[in-house]
Amino acid sequence: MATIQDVVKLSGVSVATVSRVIHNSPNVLPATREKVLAAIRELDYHPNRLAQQFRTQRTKCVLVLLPRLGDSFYSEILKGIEEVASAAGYHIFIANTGNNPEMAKFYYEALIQKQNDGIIDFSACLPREYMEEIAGQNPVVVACRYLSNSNVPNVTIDNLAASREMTEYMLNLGHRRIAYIGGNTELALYRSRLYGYRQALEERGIPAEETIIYTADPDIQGGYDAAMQLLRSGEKFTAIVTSGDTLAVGAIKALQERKLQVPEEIAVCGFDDIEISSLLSPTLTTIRQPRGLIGRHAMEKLLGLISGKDENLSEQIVLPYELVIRASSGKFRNNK
Amino acid sequence: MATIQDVVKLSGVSVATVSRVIHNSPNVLPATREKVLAAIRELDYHPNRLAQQFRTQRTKCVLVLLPRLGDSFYSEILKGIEEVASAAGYHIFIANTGNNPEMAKFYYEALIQKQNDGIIDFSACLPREYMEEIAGQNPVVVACRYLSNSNVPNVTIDNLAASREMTEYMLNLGHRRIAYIGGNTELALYRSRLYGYRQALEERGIPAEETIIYTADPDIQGGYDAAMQLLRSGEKFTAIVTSGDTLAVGAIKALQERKLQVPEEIAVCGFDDIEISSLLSPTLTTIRQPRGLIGRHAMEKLLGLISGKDENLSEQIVLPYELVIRASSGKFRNNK
DNA sequence: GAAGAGGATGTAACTGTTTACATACTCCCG
DNA sequence: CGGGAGTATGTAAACAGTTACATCCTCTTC
Repeated sequence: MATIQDVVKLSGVSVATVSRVIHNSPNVLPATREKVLAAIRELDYHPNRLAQQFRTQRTKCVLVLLPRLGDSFYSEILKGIEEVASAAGYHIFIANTGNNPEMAKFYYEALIQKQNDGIIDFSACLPREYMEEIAGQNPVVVACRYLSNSNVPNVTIDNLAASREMTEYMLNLGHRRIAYIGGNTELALYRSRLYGYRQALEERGIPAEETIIYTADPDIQGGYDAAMQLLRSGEKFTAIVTSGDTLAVGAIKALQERKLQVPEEIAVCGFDDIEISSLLSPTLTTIRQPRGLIGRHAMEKLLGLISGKDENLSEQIVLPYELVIRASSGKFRNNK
Repeated sequence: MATIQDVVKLSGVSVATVSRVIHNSPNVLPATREKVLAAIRELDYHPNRLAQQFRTQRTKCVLVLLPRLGDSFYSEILKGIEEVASAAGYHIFIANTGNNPEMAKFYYEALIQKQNDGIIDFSACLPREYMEEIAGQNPVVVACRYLSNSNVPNVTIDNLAASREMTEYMLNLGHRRIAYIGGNTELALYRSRLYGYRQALEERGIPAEETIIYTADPDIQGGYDAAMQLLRSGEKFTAIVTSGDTLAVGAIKALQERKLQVPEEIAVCGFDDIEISSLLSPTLTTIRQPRGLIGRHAMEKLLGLISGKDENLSEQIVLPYELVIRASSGKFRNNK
């Protein structure tokens, strides 16, 4: 592997000049520049990025932490991030935490140890204290998920309000016994969505019933399993509100296997509006998050933190959501 | 930011000993180790990973290049990669090329410039000569896609055979005019799948007809658009073979919008067996790729290349596939 | 009690860049 | 023609670790 020293020898100029040529700095005579470039070409020299980054302590790379891979929910968000990042000359790397704190810790170590310039975290599976400590010293933005009352910059929608609005919509359709299948409430995100559901019920004077509230792994299988348990429990209900489209998809699958019509017998709604939600039959009523916007805002905030121009660690950016009404909710037919 | 020198001063031992403690090497007296650890704790010292990697010229990180983000096809593959990687103490970073050679080039530069130890490339959007040159000097494995006749290690299924088998299956159902919607044939991958389709037809003495062969962007929208064009063209056909599940999903959407029954009037099949294929109605007949296996083999090959134990650059690892028959193909009803 | 082995620790070179500062040169103007 | 400004280039010191090799102990063994 050729180094800058080889270029120095071949071109007959100093390291400083070679470095200047590499970085297109002015104040290099065209003839000198040409000589250096010729040497670089001849040696097939590539500056060692590790050495550069080490020297400057800047990588121009940011890390995006996802809770799971291949979730199409994130694709639009990542596009938004990439857009802003590449305009600023940054590149993004994505890593998977699998919601495993150990894994997440490794990647945060990478940040602390300067292997990248910042983190946008969609996984947020580490304790609040730890996150606050790191975010106090390093550029970190948490998005979609969040840590309640923390000094970590955050980009989300108002999950509580969205979930409440969805539940209200179900109530307005005439449903009274509405089951709930949601993600683990240890996560503030899922806690908010559950609160939204509870609030909507309470506002109508309908007490939330723990026997029809289920916690599940936030994927298709989780939704399927929870719905099956719900059906086996013998509880009566005419609708299911979920905290995620994948849960809704799984729940619908379970209902259909049991020959229950959606939405005629049971209405179901999701949350997130992932790509397949408009393709399934029935198509899914859900909450659409402004995914591109989330990505762009998160990256912009991160760039502010990296440059040091933005020091506001307690900023909570809340973006608008949209209730998307499709076939899976339908009207309540009081004919059961 | 504390450095190793600060630890040296506080603990009163030498850099070498501190380094030994950091790396858990033996031959450090327990008392010394404790002293050093105490200093590390007190200073909240984190070794600068950039400096470590720079010094050792090893990052213990590999890069996975995907053609697009949020494609659930890759999630199982990535799990397979991660499994093997973490067992070997490696971490993976994922980057998106968007099939853009410029982007891909940036990440290959990252490899050449030692920012990571190897690349597994699912995007393969760079010219063969370039890839061969880089793969000759650096650990690179191309997977799922490939470059024909090249000296770049490769992990795939036999796409040609799989596509041929799928088409034969359609022929066996009684279909005779089978349309084809496939990805851009500039990619060897899609070229193979198209050849498989052609071969199957020719073996039965049925000439492939260019008027019912379409090229499309390999996503839902692409499938939808191509199918719509096909319908508008007025050509008659009773089945559509596609080169990807997303294309099939889009095509089915178009057919259903035009009130054509799938599979009763038109049979459709996909390729890849992505997660949603078994959830749609009708469920999708498709080719299942052994995704976990692909990931594991690719990572194992890469580890071999990184360690230098494996120098076989022309190895083409071909894994088995499986024809998954579901509802979307159905039996041909000659009642049109 | 000397020799040798082996464990614990230290010293200093080295990794490949960037960059502050120094130097040399050219040009222009009073 | 001296000196100041400005441009082009060079020198050498960082950056923060790792590691080969040297050194110094402490045992063990004959």
